[in-house]
Amino acid sequence: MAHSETVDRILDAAELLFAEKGFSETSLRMITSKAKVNLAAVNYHFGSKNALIQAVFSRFLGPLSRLMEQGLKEKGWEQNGRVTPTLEDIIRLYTRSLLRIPTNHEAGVSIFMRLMGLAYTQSQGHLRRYLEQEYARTFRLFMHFVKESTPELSKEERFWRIQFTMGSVAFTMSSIQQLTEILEDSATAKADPEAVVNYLVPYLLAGLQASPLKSKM
Amino acid sequence: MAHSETVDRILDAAELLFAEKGFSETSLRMITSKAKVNLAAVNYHFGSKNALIQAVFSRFLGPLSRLMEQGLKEKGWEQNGRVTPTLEDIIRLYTRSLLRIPTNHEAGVSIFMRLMGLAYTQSQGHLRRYLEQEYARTFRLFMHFVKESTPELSKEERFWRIQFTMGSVAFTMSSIQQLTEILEDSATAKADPEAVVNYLVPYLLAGLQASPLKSKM
DNA sequence: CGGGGAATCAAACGTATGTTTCAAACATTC
DNA sequence: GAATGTTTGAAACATACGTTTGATTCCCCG
Repeated sequence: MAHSETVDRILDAAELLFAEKGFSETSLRMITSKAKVNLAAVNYHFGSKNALIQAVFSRFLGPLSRLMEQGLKEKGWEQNGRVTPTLEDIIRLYTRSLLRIPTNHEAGVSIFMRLMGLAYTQSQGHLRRYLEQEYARTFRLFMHFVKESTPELSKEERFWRIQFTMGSVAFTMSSIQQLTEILEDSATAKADPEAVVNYLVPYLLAGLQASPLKSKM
Repeated sequence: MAHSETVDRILDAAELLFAEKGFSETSLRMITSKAKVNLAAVNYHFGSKNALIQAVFSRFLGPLSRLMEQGLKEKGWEQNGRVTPTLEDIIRLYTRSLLRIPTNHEAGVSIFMRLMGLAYTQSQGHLRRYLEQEYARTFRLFMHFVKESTPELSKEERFWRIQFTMGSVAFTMSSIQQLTEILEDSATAKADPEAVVNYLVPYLLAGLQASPLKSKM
């Protein structure tokens, strides 16, 4: 599948519609009519709807994982390296990478956040399998550094805290748009992703570093 | 729609299938064949598929919100009351209520967790509207007590932290089943909801109580 | 300028969906 | 026990979906 005008138009339209409605709720006819291309174009260029879904993800996950690994390299942080980043370093690096995903349309990065949330929650087996095999490396790197900077946590405690963290990020960012409407009365509140990340980082750091529960109630 | 054998069987089957596959991905034929009832029974008893989705939610959200409000009453905590619960009190009360949702099938409470997560993330406009108007009261009560016990936070900071908290809960609990498979190698790790909640509470408390970020990097 | 592969197009295909229909079975009441 | 209302049943309905087809147009390279 070569790069072409039509391919890009389909990806742009699909990205927005998937983020807005979800995968199953978005039909190829919605996508092709928004993209102003023929219905058959999706199957011609991508092969199937599932392949289109995967293509939408790789278009931004490729650059994203490159951003993250490149950030690690610039700081001189590497697995088994001499310099060890703090937990805040790591969280900052990854959230900043999120904010810098290159994007065409003005809707910005919150589209991708929402897509990530959907990928996680909408069960879509094929997507989960695709993402796991494609981006496992980037994810494991993150795990590694979290482990190094939270040596006091047990394996299970750390595992779950990482899940909670992913949950906050995927879930919150995925609903920024809807949440913004709720906040609109308070004029000062800005709900752009950057502002939200500045609220998010201290929350995540404190959660990850909390002292574990000793005794249950 | 009166209580009847058929109605319950449909609700049981729908509950499991929705949680497993999502709403759009579950057809009425899957539901009725799992429930061993006629296809037309859903439209006869509920009116439509959307109405069935709402019915599935109210069957457990009704008892849940009653559990929560009753818990508040037992402790003597009330809006503008004399005794003010701590943040930990509130988090504990609500998470414990979650764990005590009455359930038929052995799959237990994680089914409902997953449904809550789906309700939040699958955009399903009708469901969101239904839940908002039906359970706004319970949610606002929670907001009120979080506000009372975190007076140091700005309105926006608190708003976002509550979102992060909801995100962690909905997201994590909704994927307990999948996550359990990952953990299965470490024999000690138990991924039942109660254990997860014990990991979750310190994380949420620390996040909600973290000192806000003063200056951006 | 003309031949040929790539891209577009309208149309149709088969399938699955939510919903409706209407007759049969069942339950309830007098 | 007939009449009445409620619940089930098998079948069909209309619609929407993802995909395929085959003709047509486009564009580039010789």
